[in-house]
Amino acid sequence: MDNIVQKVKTEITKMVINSIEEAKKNGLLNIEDIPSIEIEEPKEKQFGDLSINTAMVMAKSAKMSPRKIAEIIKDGLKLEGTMIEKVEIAGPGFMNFYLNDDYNVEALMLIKKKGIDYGRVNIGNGKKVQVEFVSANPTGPMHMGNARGGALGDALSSILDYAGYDVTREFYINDAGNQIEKFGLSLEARYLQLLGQDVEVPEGGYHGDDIIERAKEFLELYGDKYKDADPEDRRKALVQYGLKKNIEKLKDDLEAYGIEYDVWFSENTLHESGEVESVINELKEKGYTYEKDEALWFKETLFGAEKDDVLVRANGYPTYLASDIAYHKNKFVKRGFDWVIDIWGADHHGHVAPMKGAMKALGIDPNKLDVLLMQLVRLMKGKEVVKMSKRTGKMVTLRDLIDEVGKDAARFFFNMRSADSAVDFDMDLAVEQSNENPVFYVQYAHARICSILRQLKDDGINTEDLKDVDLRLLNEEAEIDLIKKLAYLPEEITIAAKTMAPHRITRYILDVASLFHTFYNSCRVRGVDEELMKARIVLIDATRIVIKNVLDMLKITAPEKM
RNA sequence: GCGCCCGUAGCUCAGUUGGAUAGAGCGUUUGACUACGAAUCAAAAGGCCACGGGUUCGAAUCCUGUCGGGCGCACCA
Repeated sequence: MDNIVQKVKTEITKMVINSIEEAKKNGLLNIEDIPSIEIEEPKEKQFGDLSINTAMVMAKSAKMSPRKIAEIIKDGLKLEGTMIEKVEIAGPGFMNFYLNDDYNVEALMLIKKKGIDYGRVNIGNGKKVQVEFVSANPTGPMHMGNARGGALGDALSSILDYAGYDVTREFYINDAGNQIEKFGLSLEARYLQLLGQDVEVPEGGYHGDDIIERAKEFLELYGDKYKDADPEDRRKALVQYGLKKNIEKLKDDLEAYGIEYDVWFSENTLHESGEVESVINELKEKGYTYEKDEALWFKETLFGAEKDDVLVRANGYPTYLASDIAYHKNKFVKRGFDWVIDIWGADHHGHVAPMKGAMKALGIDPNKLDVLLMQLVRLMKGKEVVKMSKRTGKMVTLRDLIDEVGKDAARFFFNMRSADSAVDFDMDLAVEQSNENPVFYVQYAHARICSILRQLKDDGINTEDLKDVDLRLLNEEAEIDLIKKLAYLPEEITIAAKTMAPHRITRYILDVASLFHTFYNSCRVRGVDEELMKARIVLIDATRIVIKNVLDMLKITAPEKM
């Protein structure tokens, strides 16, 4: 059993059901069905470790007061051999369960035994899940939104991996379509400018300095070879060079941010392989399309969308929607993913219904596709909103963020917030306050533990293969609180995976760090009675393991010194 | 106008399936280093959970209306 919280919940469920059935048999309770036992964790310590509201739920059908029912259930509970110390009835009819020492001992043993694998659970059963995230346009550098998407997608991927899924991280390269045209025209303009010609970057083109850089590099490589070439060939050569270079940079920047993809998927290959064309034909044959104004439309409204959209433009080119449908068919049908998660900025939310509709139209269960929308990042300088402009190409890039704020702080920051909350990112503040960033609080806890363990080793004390440790000696409040939090990691992973909420893990590890610091300030490890010291070594080492595992999951450094 | 997301302490934000006295960090105030790292800890102050109605034993959470903010509603992606 990987998840001790689940284990004790199962124990409670079983004993409660047994007790109710027993009471029914003895005529103490008169009910038809036993409600499902919902176990929750009370916020208040005075209400025990786990509690159920079963008696309150049963009150109506049993025609008895909740407290009376609770009494009957409680009397029938067999606590021997379980991890429950005692049960109390409180408030309107809650039954509060208190955990005993066995629970704490078992939790610590499990962490020690599992080590770097502690926290892993198997709710995924090896199901193939793909997480597609960032997928920034390869026409320029990545911005703060990509930084958020990267932190979110990568953390979610790790969590699903820990939860027992077979995870594929994927980056979709939009190397086809309109913006590539614009990219080519922009590069061409800069190239010709460098050759002394009086041309301008076209309307809606890319004005950033990076375009000028690419053009310069291209000029160095090929000189004026393309000056008088056929414009189409010229743009093709420029685009080919620019894309290659930009994609390399995307990879470099993302790697510096701690992200490594399993698959870089090129949109262009979908056109070349004929998959786009074939999926358009499939929709056509199924009768889900019609022609209007010389364009081919997809009847999305049949599948719950608000309006129909164009699949093939009047000029014969397929839209992004057509390639995206082909892409998702490729994910499900050709590559056989059981579950696909796309992480998109909230500005793309209108795209969700069309995609789900298309899945339905293709006979793919749309529930296998989850789109995680994250609200946008607004860049601030103090109280001022920093406008990012495509026209002027002025923006703060992911690379700037890594250089100025640091990978660890940035990833932690983005993963502290739920995807649903819009964030204001104050660059000045982030740099200025980086020393009191929460990430250091967690890293500091880790470094502190390593420091203690180092010194113990210097004292000649074995900290790794401790024998005959009596973990029951750990009964200070600070110790118990810490152990219980550590025991919760597998459950936390489970919930984070089910709710696709990486920020839970970040919050969790902050709690762990906080409880450790409290422990540190009230209990000593070195210099106490040897038996107690041994038990505490096990505790802090378990804490170290938990922090390390979670930071690894978030791809944040776990320093031994800082 | 229609759709999606949001509105919780001075600020930034948590709050899984509806639960008991709504939490944390920052900031403010007051304490704690002659013993393992003070990047830490302990304590205090701070709230009509935007507002009104409803559902029920019980609502920050679900439904509905209003107000305020963000984002969509292209033959761009």
